[in-house]
Amino acid sequence: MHINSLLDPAQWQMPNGGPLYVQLRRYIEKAILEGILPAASALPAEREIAALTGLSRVTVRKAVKRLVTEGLIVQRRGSGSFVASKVQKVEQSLSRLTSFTEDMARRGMTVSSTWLERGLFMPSPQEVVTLGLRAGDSVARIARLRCANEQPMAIERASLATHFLPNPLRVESSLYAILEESGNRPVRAIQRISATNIQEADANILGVEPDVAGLRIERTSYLPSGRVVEFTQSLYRGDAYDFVAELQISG
Amino acid sequence: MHINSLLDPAQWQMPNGGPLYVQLRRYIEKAILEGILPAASALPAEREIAALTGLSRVTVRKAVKRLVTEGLIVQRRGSGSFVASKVQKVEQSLSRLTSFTEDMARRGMTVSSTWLERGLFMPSPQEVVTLGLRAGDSVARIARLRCANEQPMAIERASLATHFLPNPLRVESSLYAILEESGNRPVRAIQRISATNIQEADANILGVEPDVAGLRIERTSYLPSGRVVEFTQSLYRGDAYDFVAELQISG
DNA sequence: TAGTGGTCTAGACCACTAT
DNA sequence: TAGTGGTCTAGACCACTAT
Repeated sequence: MHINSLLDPAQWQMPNGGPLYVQLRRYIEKAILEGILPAASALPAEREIAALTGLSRVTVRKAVKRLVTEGLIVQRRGSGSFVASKVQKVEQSLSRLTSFTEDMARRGMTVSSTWLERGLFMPSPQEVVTLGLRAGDSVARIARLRCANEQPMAIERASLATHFLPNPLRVESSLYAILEESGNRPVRAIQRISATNIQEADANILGVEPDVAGLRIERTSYLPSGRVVEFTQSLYRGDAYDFVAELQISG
Repeated sequence: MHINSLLDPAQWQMPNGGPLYVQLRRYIEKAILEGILPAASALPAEREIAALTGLSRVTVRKAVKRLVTEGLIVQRRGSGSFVASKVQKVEQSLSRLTSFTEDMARRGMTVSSTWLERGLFMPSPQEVVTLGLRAGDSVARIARLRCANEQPMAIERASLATHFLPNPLRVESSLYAILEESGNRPVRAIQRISATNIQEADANILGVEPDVAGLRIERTSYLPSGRVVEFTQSLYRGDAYDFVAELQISG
């Protein structure tokens, strides 16, 4: 069916069917999910949708807005609106302690990282407590954007005592590989997982819309001795990751 | 400071400071986070904010919209807009297999549930595969809204073979307690965790705004024999839950 | 330069709440 | 009945893209 007749109000508008922007949104959503509007295809311009549907442009934008937040549509100013292509989901175990680099390599995916921060800093109170730092100690921080197959997946912000990572610039890809060299690879970790709407700054880094759902993971890793090695805060795209955990009966 | 002078454009508007709705949103957000606008206090009506700030009502609504999505502000039609009170976060272990009822009781919280669905149904293809049903078998479904201290926390949709739950109406509070009676309490489970923007229907049930971030958990539970007992899909409010997992070194 | 999405206005009517 | 948020319009100007 031609896109113009697709948007004819008779196709989607029902009296007493609720707000017009909701009806239009659901109709477009359905068309995308059913493949009538294939990935990467262009939507008509907002002004044209308005003309075809008989709605104002404001209402059209309101209809499209949530589909953009959900990641079904990508809007590019000056260029147009396009049906987004689906992101491949990745699974990660929640019971084995693995490194991102090794984990992706095992799947045959190409890993790349962009450095957001790397160096020695004055520790925050939380870092002092969690890493067990002493007064005057500085802290090593490495923050990076993690990509798999060129696709941004997560922001990872790790903090370590300088004892374990005197020179943060030495970390090129795998932090755990570096820690292994000095016999300080952690063997145990506590992870705290929650869901959060990704805020503007991080959304820009991850290339998603603000308010998209993301997984926030705080990880504290330990040596066999019980000493804390690293404290990492990560933010994963909700549409790109599945975490898998195996549970045992409660004691 | 009086609310009216608080909203004076001179207080928050900067030339070249970006879109007006973003500037106003950040300003109101800051006022809430700093406690200048305490929980449960009423914001001025949208028309009044528009008059005080010199903006149109549309722009004021746009500024407030995201704060509503983030759960900082609650809007009630016909009544007004109010600063939301913070939700108490709850932790749940990802390594021990516990029941919601028992878990909350251990914390001294009052558990209540509202039934969304309870009975025998024709199974979906996914239920047939996951639960290992035979042709013609029906499936027992119990779906409920879980609350702790009157606060909606999660939607839980469980499916079981009728062999394990011949009469779903018998489940009053704890499903696991019922399963225990017949010696069918699961001892192991696989959970799959991801983040998602909570859609309209579920958002209404949970009493949150559409698009708020939530944790989606799919759990398949097993008997010691390896047979699947239940398959549960849960949706937790992102602002109400922290899941905690302990990881061991990868093999 | 033509076309696109991003922002913003002034005004209208509706459904709902509180009284 | 007065006040509130929810929806919707017609129009304007801007920043950016593609050519």
